[in-house]
Formats: sequence, structure tokens, C-alpha cells
Amino acid sequence: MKNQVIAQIFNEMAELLDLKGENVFRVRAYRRAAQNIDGLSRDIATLSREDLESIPGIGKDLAGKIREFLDTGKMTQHEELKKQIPQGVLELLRVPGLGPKTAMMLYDEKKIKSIDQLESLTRAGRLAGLPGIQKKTEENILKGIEQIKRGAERRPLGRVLPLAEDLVTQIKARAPVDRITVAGSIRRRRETVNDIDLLITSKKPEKVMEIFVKLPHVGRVLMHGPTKSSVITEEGIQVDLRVVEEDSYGAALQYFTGSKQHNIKLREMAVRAGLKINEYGVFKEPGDKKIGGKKEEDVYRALKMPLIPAELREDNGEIEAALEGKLPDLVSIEDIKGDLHVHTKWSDGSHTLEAIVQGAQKKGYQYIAVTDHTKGLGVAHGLDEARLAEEIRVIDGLNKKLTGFRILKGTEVDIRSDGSLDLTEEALTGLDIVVASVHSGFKQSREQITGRVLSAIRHPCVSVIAHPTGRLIGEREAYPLDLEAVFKEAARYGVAMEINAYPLRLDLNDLHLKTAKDYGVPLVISTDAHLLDQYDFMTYGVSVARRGWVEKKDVLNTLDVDSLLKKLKSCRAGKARPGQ
DNA sequence: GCCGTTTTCGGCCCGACTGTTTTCAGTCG
Repeated sequence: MKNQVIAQIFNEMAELLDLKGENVFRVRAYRRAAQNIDGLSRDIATLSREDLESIPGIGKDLAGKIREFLDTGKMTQHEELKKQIPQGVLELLRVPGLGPKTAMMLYDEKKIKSIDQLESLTRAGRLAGLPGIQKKTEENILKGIEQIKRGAERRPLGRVLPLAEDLVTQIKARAPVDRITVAGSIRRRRETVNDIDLLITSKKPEKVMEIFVKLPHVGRVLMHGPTKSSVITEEGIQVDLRVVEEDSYGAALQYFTGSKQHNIKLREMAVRAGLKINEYGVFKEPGDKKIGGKKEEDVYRALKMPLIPAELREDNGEIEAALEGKLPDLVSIEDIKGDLHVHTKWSDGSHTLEAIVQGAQKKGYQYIAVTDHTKGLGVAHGLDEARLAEEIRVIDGLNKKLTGFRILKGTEVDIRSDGSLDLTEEALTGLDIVVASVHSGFKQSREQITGRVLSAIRHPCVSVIAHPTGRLIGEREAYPLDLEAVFKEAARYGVAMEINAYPLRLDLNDLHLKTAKDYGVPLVISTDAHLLDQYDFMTYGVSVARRGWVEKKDVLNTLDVDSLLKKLKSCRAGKARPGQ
């Protein structure tokens, strides 16, 4: 998929144009186009010229540039710009606090074109005398470079959310706050985030700020004002805090949740309607009379739409849907009736069957599927045919003793590198659910790996494809699967695709899900729990689903057990073989 | 460079904080 590549080129062009001092709106047009292409669920290479121009923010000119790139692998204007400004100048923009104006000045005056060069010249005092640069600026440049070296890449939501919740607890315990809410990309539940945004209402904002910048884990204070402060924690993550009055809480929450593009669009609509939206409220001309802002709904109501769920606020069509009254009825954590991918001590899980059943009952589930690994996965003590049969006998025994709860007999069977399954069809016959997944041969070609997954889908007993792309956030790229081919076949065979709720997986992701919905693929949301605590990962899986516009009716494990088993493809006893 | 039941040209979201400035540009979110 060339989407990311093209988005990156447009972003780079935006930076280059910015450095050149071009019209800021032109620069913004490139950024906006890049973002919209990045958020596209379809492969841009498959779109016609007319389709391209229907992407928001893509007009005649940019569509032409995209076509040129798809046809030739190059974009003339991009090449031209790169000739005019050395690549190293772009690098300078990575220094926090150093923007295009300063970067270009440093290049013009001192020919600085790398961060290393900037650092040594700054240390040597060679920046002295440059316009707008004094001691404080030099210090900030060095601190900024320090920050880059420590690394500040996006982190998985699953790592940052607990940190954010801990901060909330700390601030509550120390400062005079009325309300405190986590906003920003965490509230939108993006799979990775690079900062923590906290919104507070308080009658003593200055006091809150003073306490905030002196919290135990604060490493460096970036900014400290009466209503807004930013710090970097010792863990290297930036925390932005905003304090407003109770009467502006809704407007501030809306503003602080973003996304930026979503907010810009709303504010543009407001201007056209004779309104003004900012973090303090909604104001009506003439006279800037405040007509709302206490509740988040106020902002949307002023623009004649219902509240848009935070997970959808990416300017990816949600505003148009809201205006037409066509927002999806998103799946929620309360809809989930059971977990369909759970491991026990029989393979590499940490708990006994009995313990994981109790854990699931405690969660209020009606069922779980026990899906231990198969023999091919030696490191996970995978089960062979005989041990699986034994585990099933134990499950049968347990099920007899349970009321109002059902253990589904399953397995997570390995899809071998030739596309065959790791257990015989005979061994899979009689199981309630067969979850199939790839655990090896990630380096195979797109054709090979797609072929493997397709043959698993066509296998008579396979119910679900687990963690379909195999990516581990920040650790391993997705393997080069042709997802559209997979979705098409999955829809045809009635095989479900998993949203794996494990925080480093979250795979399928939000973009995949939009495509999966187009193909009508059934979905399941499962945790892949190996520990009891990991049942709680379900909330991450549901968040991803919501970001992908997934509704309750799209998700099989929102069904009660009988309806679920009817829908699930399997070789369960008494079930007609699909396609026959 | 995009976009339009106010416009096909003239707009383009809005505000906080910092540092180097005598009133504001630059950066960020």
C-alpha cells in the first residue's frame, strides 16, 4: 500500500514549503492531504482519478501529483524542493521549540544542516549575535536536542493509559481540583500516543499549576502558565495540563480531545454559521454572546449534530455522518458476552482451566473459548491431537457442573508455512471453535503468506483468523498480507476476523476494520489472555473496534452462546458443513 | 492548495505561552 509513502511525501513537502516561507495555507493544504491519505482505509493505488479528487483536501493539483507518483514512482515538485533545501535542515525541525523560521535562519546564516552541527555550534557559543537568539534560546536548543536523544517516539496506548491514570490519582490527592479528565489522543483511544493531555476544572488554577509542575515524576518543565502547563516526566513522556472554569468544561474537553483536524472542521462550520467555538464555549455573533460550553454536547448541538463519540473524531467522515444522522451505533464493552481466545496451563497460559473459568464468570461473561496452542508451537507447549482430546474431556466434565456459563471447546491452531493446519481435520472435528493463526515464516512473500491465510479460511473447520497481520506495535511490522483478498474470502466462507485486544497487537486495526466492514466480514474481539488480569485487555479491543466504526451487530461475541454457535463456522458435532 | 445553500475568488480555527521584544513573532496543540 502506497498510502503511507504518499502521506509522508506530502508531509515533507509541507515542511519544505514551510521552510521556504510559503503561504501558510498552502502548507496546511499539504498537511491536511497527508493526514487524510494516511487515514484512508482503501489502497490509494486502486482509486481512479475522480475518486482521488473526492478525498477531502485533495483537489486537481494534488490528485495530479499522486497520479504522477503512482505512475512514475516520483513527484517532480518534491524532487525540486529537495534540491532547494538540504535534507539536514528538515532534521532541525525535530528539535522541539525550533520551527521553520529559526531553522531556515540557522541555515542561511551559519549553513547549519544537521542536529550534530547545531549542537556543537551552540555549545561553542557560535550562535551568539544571530537575530532573536540569546542565552535562553541557546539553552532551549540544547535541552531540545537532549530530548530527541532520549527518544520520544509514539508509545502503545496500553503503556501510557496506566501512567495517565496514575497521574490523575496523584494530582487529585495533592491539588484543589474539582474535575480531572484524560483528554487528547488517549481519550480518542488511538493505538499509540505521544503525550498525556489532562483537563482540570478548579477554582484555584494557579495553585493547581504550581503543584503540577512539582510532581515527583516531573523531569523538566516545558511551560508554566496560569491555565496551561507542560512537563516531561522522568519516563520521557510529555504531559499537558489545562485548567478551565466549570462553566467551560464541555467546550474545553471537546477542544482538548481533538483531533486537531476534527476541531478545525467544526470551527470552520461554526464561522459559516455565525458562531465562534473555542475552549471556553460557543459564542454567537453579534456581541459574542455565550450560548453553550458547560457540556461537550453543547458544541455539537450548536452545529446541529449529536455528540460524536471521541473514538471517531478524526475528520474521517464522522462529521458528515453526524449531520445526516448516520453515526454508527458503536459496540461497547457492555455488549461483550464472552472472550473467544484464551490460553490455560495446558499450553502457555498461567492459570488452570478452573481458574480462567472463574475469572470469566467474575467478568460477567456467559462463555469463554479455551484456545490453547497446538504442537507446532513448541515454545508454548502446544498440544498434539491426543492432549487436545484429553483437554476436551476435562472441559466436557467442567461444563456439566456449570450453570449459566459455557466453556467452548477450541484451539488456536497454527497455520504452517505451507498453509496446512497443525492438527488433523479429525482432531478439529467436534470443536466449537477453531482459531487459526500464523506464528512463523513472517518473512514470506505477500503471495505466500496470503495464500497461507486463504487456505486456512477455506479449511472446513476454521472459525476465526486470529491477529491477522501479526504486527507488534513498536516491535514487529505487519507481514505483507493482501487483506482485501483475505476479507473477500472470509466473507465468502463465513470465517470471522479477530480484533486481538492485546495492547501490542490491536490487530486488525481501525483502518483495516473499515475495509472489513465494507466486505461484510464477521468480527470477534478477543483478548488472547495468558493471565487472568489480561481479560481486562478487552477494553482496548473494543476501543479499536469503535475507532473502526464497528457496531454491535458486526461482532459475534456480543451474541448469546446459542446464536454465536449458529453463526460460527466450525465442524462442531451436528453442524452442517458450510457451503454444503 | 482547497473549497463554496452567503462566494469559482478570497477566504482559510483559535488561543496560550515563551523569549526577546517596546507591541509581537514564533511555536505548539
